[in-house]
Amino acid sequence: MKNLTLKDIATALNLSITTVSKALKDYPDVSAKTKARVKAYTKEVNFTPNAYAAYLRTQESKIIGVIIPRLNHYFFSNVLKGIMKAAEEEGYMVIVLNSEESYELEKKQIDRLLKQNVDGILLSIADSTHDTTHIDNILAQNIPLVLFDKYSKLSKCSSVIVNDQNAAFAAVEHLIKRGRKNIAHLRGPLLPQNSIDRFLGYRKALEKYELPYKKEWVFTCQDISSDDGYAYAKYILEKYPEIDAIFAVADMPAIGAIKYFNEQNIAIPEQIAVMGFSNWKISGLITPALSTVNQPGETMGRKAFELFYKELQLLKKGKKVDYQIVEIDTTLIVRDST
Amino acid sequence: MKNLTLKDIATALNLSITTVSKALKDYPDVSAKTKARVKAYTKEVNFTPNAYAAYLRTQESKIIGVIIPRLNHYFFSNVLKGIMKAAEEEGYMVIVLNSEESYELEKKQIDRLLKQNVDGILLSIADSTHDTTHIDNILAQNIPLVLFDKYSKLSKCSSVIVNDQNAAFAAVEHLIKRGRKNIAHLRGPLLPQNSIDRFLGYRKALEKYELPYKKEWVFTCQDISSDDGYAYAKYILEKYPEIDAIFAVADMPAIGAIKYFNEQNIAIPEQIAVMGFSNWKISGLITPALSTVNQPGETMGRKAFELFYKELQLLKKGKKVDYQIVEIDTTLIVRDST
DNA sequence: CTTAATATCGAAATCGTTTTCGATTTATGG
DNA sequence: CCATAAATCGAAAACGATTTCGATATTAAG
Repeated sequence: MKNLTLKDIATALNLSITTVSKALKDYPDVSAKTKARVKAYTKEVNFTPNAYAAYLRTQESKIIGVIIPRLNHYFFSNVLKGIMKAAEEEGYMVIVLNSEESYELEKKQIDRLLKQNVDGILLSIADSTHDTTHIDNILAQNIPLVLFDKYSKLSKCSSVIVNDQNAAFAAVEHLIKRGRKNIAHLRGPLLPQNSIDRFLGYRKALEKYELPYKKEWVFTCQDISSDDGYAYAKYILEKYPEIDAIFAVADMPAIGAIKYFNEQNIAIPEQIAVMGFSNWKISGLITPALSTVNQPGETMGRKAFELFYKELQLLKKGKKVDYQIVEIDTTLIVRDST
Repeated sequence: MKNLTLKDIATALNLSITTVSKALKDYPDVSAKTKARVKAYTKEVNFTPNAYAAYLRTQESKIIGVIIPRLNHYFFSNVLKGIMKAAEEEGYMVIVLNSEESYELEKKQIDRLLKQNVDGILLSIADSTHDTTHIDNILAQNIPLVLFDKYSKLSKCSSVIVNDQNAAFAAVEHLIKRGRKNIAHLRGPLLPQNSIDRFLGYRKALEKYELPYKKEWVFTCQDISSDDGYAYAKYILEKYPEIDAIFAVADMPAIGAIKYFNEQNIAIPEQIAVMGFSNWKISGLITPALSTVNQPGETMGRKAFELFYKELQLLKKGKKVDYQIVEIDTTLIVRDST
């Protein structure tokens, strides 16, 4: 029951290994007749050339590596889904690694992927990643790299992102147009570009509508969790009862805040409005349903794979590859919480 | 900047390829001195033998394949997390595939993994999988297979599961002890063992406490979604207002039901209690917080990998491997919805 | 019927390891 | 000092594909 090899096929068909291999790859110097014979037989016995042996000559593993900072995370799961679908269509396998938002793990895992000789790496960098030499290492080895969602402005490589600043601006603008004047922001950690940009969008919206920016109304969610949101909701209610809206860096803190307000019988959105970011599945299921920004994860994943694939083709032809930055559109989802 | 090979190391150290290889693998016939020299140098230049070339001789790819039926699914994400952590500790990479609950895809993906020569396959079977010849194919090829969560009673292979029947029994028993007498069940599709077992647990609890079983109070959730739960909640309220509790096959339908009841201002649990299954993160965040059954995903994942690993070791030693079934403990989580 | 051109095939080198087995060196004992 | 045993090393054969290049068979042209 062992795996077949080219040799087995060759002897079965009374051909040489060479001819069988060439027939399968449609070389011009094998007759149409034998090609048909070989293909029919290999299909019948369900043969495909051993991938590892093939790698040794071609240096192509047909495997890509994906590193995401969180696994049980609706958005990243969706990105992964998009990547995997697109990869499957081109015959690629996907090795998935989870950096758990850790810079050290991220470094180690990049190293593991390079050692595995993956054909490319798709990466969403960890919150704690403070420098990018490990990322530049990938580029130095000349293997395609695509960042998605959590990217770095420093690295000169392809990226798939949303315009966080604009999206955040639109979200806060919506709160303002609903008549809110005292808007707090639950921001993310200081490092990742996303939380910086969303914060900047928040500030720009305040500026444009001439609302005062108060830095004591900006609260940092270290792990962007519901617990963060829950705790800050409590704090806000006690310390700054004048706040009438919250814009959260992500859905989870927003949901945590809503949970606290529900427990305290605070009317949402009458007394305080809450806006999330990402449009997780559950944001539409809680009461009141959460207004948020839709961030199309699957599309991002697919696009990320496509960027990788395009780069690889160029690389194989020996052409110079220019990295590009693709922006995916977001949409504001207005529900009951605003 | 190309990858180093054994040859490079050998010439650099003035040794033969053989000796370098053996030094790295601690063969007894290379002196402690050269071993140290080789190891120091390979560490310095960050060399590890090419995995694909190694495979050709050892027939070990150090890669396992994991097929899950859903990706953006809190429980399965957690299982994946557990698998990946355990795999990393043993130096294994994980190729992840998503069957999307499709029997056809599942078959295709198993084939792809076998072609990739993974060292083992960890599989949670799709809802639509109605026969197991593709699974038996894996066993016939003599490569370790571990099923998790959604397993099959037909396949003679290792599995990691929870005792769905007992867990469901405990959940329904809890509803009964809270004084509920008219308990409906939102069950899963007809095929997978889990939904059968949870249904059986529901029936057993009714029997034990001498409550009548009415088959018109059992509703089938085709995709175990919140929409299913939402729709059935509405139907139940209109058609069977005497129902005072719902036991759902999973958290999502339960959450959908709660959403509908909230919209209709139905008091939970006073008028109707709702019980979920799986303990997704969000089940504790909605209002009212959902009572449910905790199903430890990460532990299941880790255990699944360990089973695979144990089998592989036995296989390498040529010993006969006996498959085993590991049951993971569940716990009842009582929150505000019951 | 030759000769040249073209179609079709296969031998062999190669990719980078692992591992067997033989060769060499060193240590040991008489 | 020699024979033997033990320690240390390397040559070479796999593993299973890909690909170059040379060999044959077939056809076309004169």
